[in-house]
Amino acid sequence: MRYARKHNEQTREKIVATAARLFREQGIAVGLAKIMAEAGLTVGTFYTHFKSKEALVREALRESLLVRPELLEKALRARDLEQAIRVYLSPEHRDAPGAGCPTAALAPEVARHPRPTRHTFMVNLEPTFDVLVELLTARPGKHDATRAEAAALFGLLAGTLQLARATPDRAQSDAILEAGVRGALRLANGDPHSGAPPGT
Amino acid sequence: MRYARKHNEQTREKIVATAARLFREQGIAVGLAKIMAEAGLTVGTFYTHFKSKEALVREALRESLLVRPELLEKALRARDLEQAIRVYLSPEHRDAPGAGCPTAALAPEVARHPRPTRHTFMVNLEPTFDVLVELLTARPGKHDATRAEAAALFGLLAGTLQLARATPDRAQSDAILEAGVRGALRLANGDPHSGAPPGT
DNA sequence: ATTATCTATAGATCTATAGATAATGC
DNA sequence: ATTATCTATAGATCTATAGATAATGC
Repeated sequence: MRYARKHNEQTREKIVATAARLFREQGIAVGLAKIMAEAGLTVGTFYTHFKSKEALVREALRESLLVRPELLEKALRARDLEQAIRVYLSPEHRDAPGAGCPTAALAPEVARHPRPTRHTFMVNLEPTFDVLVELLTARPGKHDATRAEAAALFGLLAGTLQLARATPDRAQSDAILEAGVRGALRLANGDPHSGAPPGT
Repeated sequence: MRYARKHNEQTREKIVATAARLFREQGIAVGLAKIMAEAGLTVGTFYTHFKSKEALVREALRESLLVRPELLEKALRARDLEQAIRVYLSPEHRDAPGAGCPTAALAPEVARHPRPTRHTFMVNLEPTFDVLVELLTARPGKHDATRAEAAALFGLLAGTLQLARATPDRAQSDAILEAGVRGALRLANGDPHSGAPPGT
């Protein structure tokens, strides 16, 4: 063909974006045929763009993780800590996994993938941890927070969202989200009873 | 054949136990042929015991969830709160998912399964929540804890274990487990700085 | 005589590859 | 002329079923 200069690049990006959504919606076991069909292509084309499905998994994880700290920082700037937490632990996030947190959707599956995939996952989670470290360090009268402390807070957020997603009863699921907000605030604030978040 | 009276029952149990381990080790997508082979049988026998793979998924989740609150209560009685948390967030638990917490291994996958499977999962998680409610209610000077509060604490435990499992670097993974212990203690105690668990 | 097990297979997937087709920059 | 796309297929899975085989209680 000798297609337009950017054609290849655009097609590749379309495949990655579609995979990033479908992996989160249906799991990493979703077939290449389905991914390619939803990207408007046939399976045969896949290997022009990627050397294996595992390479696509790494790309899709990278891309879907890339926007997460940006979204978090935006929510923190526009609102406050509690509201930022409420965005993560919202019914909307629970009900739209395809556009949501890759960790909540895929962490146990990623843990069973080859080491290079796990490495890509954790490397691209790092900026999210950085934002959370900053947030925890801003606690009133607290020592500097560590990366691991940020991981524990993030574990609460992702784990609680997973439990809300697994819960068939809507009201119970909503209650879990709400309790997750209070728990996250207790970790993020110094305050044991929590409630009000600090200014920044 | 007209086999021994208990033969059928024992074979069925062997299949469930093998599936309960393999699902946690390799994900629910693991094939029936592999499960049956590890149970010492061939795949043709499967449908004498279960009406579908999904029925086995429900049985395996039920069985693997059944022992969890027993283990937790035993750890709480034999040691104390901090040590019980340290059993859950231990390198041993991280490295042996096949005998470990089904929530940490499978929650996002379960969330994508049919409603009856999600229902079975949450119903059999209930006794674990009960133990955690009791534990949280015992906090010094605290109101009665709710089921949802227990879910948030459990979300931290499971989510943090998942992150530790996804982390390729051993030292970083260990640090995440340790931070998870401190975070869980902050939720379980009233004390913001935490450290020492209460007597009970 | 009863029934759990086996082998064999259907039909639908899965990842990956080969080679023909078609689209457009030079 | 170049190259992304297509169709077609290989070979290995997957869940589920059919029918033969074999083991043992009555």
